[in-house]
Amino acid sequence: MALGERNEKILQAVIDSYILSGIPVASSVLCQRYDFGLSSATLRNIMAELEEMGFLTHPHTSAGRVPTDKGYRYYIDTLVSVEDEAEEFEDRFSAAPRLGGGDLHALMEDASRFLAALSRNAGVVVAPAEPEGSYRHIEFVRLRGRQVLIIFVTASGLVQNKLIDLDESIDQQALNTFSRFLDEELESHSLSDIRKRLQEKLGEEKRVFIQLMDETYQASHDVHGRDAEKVFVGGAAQVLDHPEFANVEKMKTLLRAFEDKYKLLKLLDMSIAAEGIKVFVGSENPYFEMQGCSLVVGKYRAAGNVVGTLGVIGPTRMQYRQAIQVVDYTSRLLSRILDERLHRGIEGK
Amino acid sequence: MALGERNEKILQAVIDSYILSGIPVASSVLCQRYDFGLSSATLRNIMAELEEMGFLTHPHTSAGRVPTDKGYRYYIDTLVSVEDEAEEFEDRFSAAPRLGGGDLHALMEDASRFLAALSRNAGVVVAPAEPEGSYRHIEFVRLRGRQVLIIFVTASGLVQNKLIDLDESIDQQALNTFSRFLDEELESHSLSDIRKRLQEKLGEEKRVFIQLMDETYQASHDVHGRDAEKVFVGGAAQVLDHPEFANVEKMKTLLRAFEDKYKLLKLLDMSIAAEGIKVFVGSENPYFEMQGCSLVVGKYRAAGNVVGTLGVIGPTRMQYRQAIQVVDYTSRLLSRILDERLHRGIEGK
DNA sequence: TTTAGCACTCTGTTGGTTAGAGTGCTAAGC
DNA sequence: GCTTAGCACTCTAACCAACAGAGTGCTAAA
Repeated sequence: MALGERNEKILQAVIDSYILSGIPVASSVLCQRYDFGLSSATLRNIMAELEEMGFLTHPHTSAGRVPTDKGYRYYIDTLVSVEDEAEEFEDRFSAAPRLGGGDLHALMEDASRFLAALSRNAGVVVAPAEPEGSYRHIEFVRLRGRQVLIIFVTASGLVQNKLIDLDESIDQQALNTFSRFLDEELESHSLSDIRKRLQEKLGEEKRVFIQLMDETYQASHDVHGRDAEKVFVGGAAQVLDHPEFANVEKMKTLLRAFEDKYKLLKLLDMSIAAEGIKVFVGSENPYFEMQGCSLVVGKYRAAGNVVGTLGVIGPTRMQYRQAIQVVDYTSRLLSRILDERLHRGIEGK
Repeated sequence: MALGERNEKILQAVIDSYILSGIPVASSVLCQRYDFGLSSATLRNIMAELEEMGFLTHPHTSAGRVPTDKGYRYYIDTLVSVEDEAEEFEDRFSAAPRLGGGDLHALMEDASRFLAALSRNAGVVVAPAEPEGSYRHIEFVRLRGRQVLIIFVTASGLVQNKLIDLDESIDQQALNTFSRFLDEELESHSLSDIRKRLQEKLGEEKRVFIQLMDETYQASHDVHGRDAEKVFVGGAAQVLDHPEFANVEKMKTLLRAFEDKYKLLKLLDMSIAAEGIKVFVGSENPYFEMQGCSLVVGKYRAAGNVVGTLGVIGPTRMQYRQAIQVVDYTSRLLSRILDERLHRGIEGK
């Protein structure tokens, strides 16, 4: 669907204007504010043409033009160029509040708020999904009685722990030995394999180790986290300042969508396979039933591997250029922070 | 401000009716639905009297009566009795979804959602505030290189950890010795004292221990958590279903209040000194500038000590009886769960 | 192909009218 | 003196009509 260069320019002007002001764009406004060297009547004809093609629409007869989802799509695909301003943007925000400091939870929450603050929309972050069983190191600490703390250090350097209770007491020496054994095994086998082998090999007298192994296996699932806990939404209240949510019903629908973490997770993960940053305009996304909302999604990495997604949710009338830049910037920032955490202690401070 | 028994009954009827229906209560409605043996005219006189005294008010001349904050206050203080139904309530909800399972974060989030679901309002939980430096046990685990994981077991049995980097390497043996030393010292001294003493006692050759001590002291603050992270709000979207928030502005104000975790924290902690469950009606609370909202706050314990607060936020037109029951029930439930965690491993499963 | 002009349509606002709800007051009844 | 019936009064919410303004679509001319 190629438009002429002139029509393309006009489509861009209409969308730019609408995104900026939020009011339907009249031919006369276009004529005054942009220098096309055309009269409002001509612009009117062209706009009618663009409407014919499905890029624009009409709230009612005597109203100006408004972009359709298809219009936004075209706009994003061919009219928004990010690279030009990426550098400048980086400078502008390098002084932004630093993320990090606290634990992973806090980092994710900070990141979602960061996205929200920069984009003036809602920020969403999905916490790192470690490929199950990718542990670099598992440590056991005997606390008191039969209580043992299992510490998992994941492949991307994140530390998580789980407290368990054993049926029998076990001394720290034995726990250390078991930890070293596991570390060696983990290089070539999965936890589940090791567990199976151990069950066959160890006799009844070593029951406590079998239990320890079972609990470790269990715990590895637990620390992996419930899906719903891995989605962080920041700045939900400020999205509602956009006039498109002035309607109470729309407001509530959006808020409910934000609370349905599971769906959000699905939605963001959809784009994990795609290259770079992906934009879903309005009805383009299957999960997010909310009409009139767009989603800009990116990915972040740890040690070079994609470990999570993050994005911005706002009205279809969104500052896409800015949103894309913010997502891009934040994803790189977050990746850098995770990498720093990962390498800390290996290469010194 | 004592009302006669009859007037009290009528005030109660008005408030009950208003809480139930949300529409201003007319004298005729009161006459039909309640059996006072009085005509609507008499009821009208009495309601005018109650208005005179400040318990009721009038949206406009030709509307029914609506309770004032003072009215609600009287209602709660003298007309709501909880005990009668507490048992029955317990039965009704003992089959409710169990809390717990995940880590502390997850538990708090679950609890806030639990409160929200049962009360049909927003649920708020403030995570346990450990008195600073109240550690039962501190453990160090050498991970790799100069990286050390510090594990804190707090007085209420919660486990938290922090990863640090040392300037020099240190072996696990030494870490264990240091851990035992700390545990002994902690029985009679604060971390800060121990740190000071250590700095004086240890010479330059033991610099790494001084660093370890410093980092531990630092970390004890970090794991203590940033205040803002300790407030969990559940069910924010569903409060907005109440007709009093049909107005967009009110909706936004409330949502912003929910996002201002710091203020929420202050607000809930205000009631920590009070006995039992406390209700703030409308403008009674100084922090929460939101008019038209009430707050029911309770406390929960671990090992017998109050460690956190939790509550329900909704419109002043709230089912107070139910809300109080829900808060009461949840606080006991949460206390029980924390106690279970605490004692696990000491007395066996 | 572009443009000026104009009729047409739709929206949002304003003002006026009306029905209904519920009170406050007065005067009569127990 | 308390209660009640009756009625006038007030305020709201809904409906309607009128109207100004915005912006288009179309026609005809440049």
